[in-house]
Amino acid sequence: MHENRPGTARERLLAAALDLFAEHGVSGTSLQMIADRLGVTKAAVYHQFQSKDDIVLAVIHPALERLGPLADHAEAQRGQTARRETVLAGIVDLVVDERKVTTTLSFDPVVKRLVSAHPALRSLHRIRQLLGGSAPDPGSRVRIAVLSGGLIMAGADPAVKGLDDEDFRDHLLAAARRILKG
Amino acid sequence: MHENRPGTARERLLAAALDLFAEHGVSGTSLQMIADRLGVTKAAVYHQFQSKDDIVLAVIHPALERLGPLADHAEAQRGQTARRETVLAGIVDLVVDERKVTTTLSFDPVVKRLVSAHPALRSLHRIRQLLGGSAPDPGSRVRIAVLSGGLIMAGADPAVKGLDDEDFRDHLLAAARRILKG
DNA sequence: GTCTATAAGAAGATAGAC
DNA sequence: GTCTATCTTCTTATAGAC
Repeated sequence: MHENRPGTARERLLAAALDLFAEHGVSGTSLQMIADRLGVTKAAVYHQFQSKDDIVLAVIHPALERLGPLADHAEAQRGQTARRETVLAGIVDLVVDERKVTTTLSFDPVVKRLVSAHPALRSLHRIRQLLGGSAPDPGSRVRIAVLSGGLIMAGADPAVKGLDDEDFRDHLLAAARRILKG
Repeated sequence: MHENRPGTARERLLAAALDLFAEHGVSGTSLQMIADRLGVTKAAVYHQFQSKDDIVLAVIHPALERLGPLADHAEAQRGQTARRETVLAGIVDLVVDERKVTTTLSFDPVVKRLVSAHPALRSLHRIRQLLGGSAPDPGSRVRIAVLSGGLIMAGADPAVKGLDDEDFRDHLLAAARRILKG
């Protein structure tokens, strides 16, 4: 009896891969580990994806595909303040919705290599530009750097585990405004 | 002639390892890569260290050994404000001095596994306690999470690369106070 | 401190049957 | 969609000579 769990085989594979990436990192996760977690063999994994890089790209895709529209929407606002507010809200929504992906993979060396050759890299630069404006002074640059790292990694903190998405989003936005305002 | 570069063989090995960990992550770095960078064989690496874990522990040791004294010094202050200021300054000094280690390895799955079985874990908890006080409300918990991630990862940001240590430290401390101050 | 040589296993990936 | 079997390469680690 093939009693499959919910979702397609592909979706179940991506969920298992993300869990394992979160625990062991991308390089520390083998295709064998992914196959074992699903109760299948490596060959079944290769039926769904051509390579390990393809699996990683598919895992980060839901997050990456939101970057372009987010940048578009923010750039359409009138005035730098409105643009910054819009991009900040969008980024916070993204890191809350996709916190497992962003905390686990944003700083993973394998992911950084793949993203550096990905179209979404442009959107990332646009978002960065919107957040920082043209930030020539060192103080602003450091604040943006702290904000970026803080927003991305906050979701990984044990002290935040209990919060539901709505509370997390509100407090994250408040913390972000503290860093930027003034 | 064996024209050695500055430092002992052990020090050169640890510097090479840190460079490679920064680029490829711990799991993505093999002993062969470390040996190649030094122009020696794997066997020469095994003469200095018993295992790969030993190399990782030696790389993070300079950062870990500062945590205990930092916590001691902060806890010796009178008043919660003074304790928080002291721990904040100490943490900022640490992430500035050791930014390559902290940005590269703080969130590496291999390092997290090793630190979870390391005596310095206690110091980390003490520092966290000093930073957050007893922070029961969600807003404070999120702010501390953002601060932690932000302080650790800020040094990895390209926009910060040009700053010298003194400027980086001052601006980092200012950013941290923005997040915390009530 | 460094070398050669090698073990023993796991890695990513492919071929072809069912 | 999943399997067995296999290939090639790389991995950590050890033994022993110089």
